[in-house]
Amino acid sequence: MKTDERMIAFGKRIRDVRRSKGISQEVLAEMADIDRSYMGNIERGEKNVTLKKAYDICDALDIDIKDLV
Amino acid sequence: MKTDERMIAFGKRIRDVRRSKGISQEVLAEMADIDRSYMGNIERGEKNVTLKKAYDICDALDIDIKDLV
DNA sequence: ATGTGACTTACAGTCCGTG
DNA sequence: TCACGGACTGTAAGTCACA
Repeated sequence: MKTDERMIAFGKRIRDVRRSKGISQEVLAEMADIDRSYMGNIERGEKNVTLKKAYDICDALDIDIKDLV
Repeated sequence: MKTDERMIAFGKRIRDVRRSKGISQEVLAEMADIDRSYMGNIERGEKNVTLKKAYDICDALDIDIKDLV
């Protein structure tokens, strides 16, 4: 699997988990202390987030990062 | 677990795997196409790597990223 | 509720050298 | 073989307005 594909898959998993919890991008963004538009970029796999950000998002979603990467 | 601690643990795991394979920091850096001094920073948990770089390192170490995060 | 573009600032990441 | 430094360059981080 190529790196770009992995980024997109990563974003998709965030979106899936978020939707399964029934919360909006906006709310999740606020929970993870991330700008709403930036969260959109991440979910679309357009941004190459740092590990710290990835951990922040996992904390907000209350899941293990292993389930996201 | 705090984010900084996670970064340090992440770096330690890289170092452990690398040593178990008997290769130097410099060689791993070359394999992962990362600067040698930067690889040192990562192993010490001093740098907040991007997901792409994390994937690159995993590929070089031939391990799953789940075993690193 | 989300996508997108334009923008600035912070820091990821490189390159070269030293002990 | 690795830690650490300085000086860079590229891009992630972060904010906003508009559709």
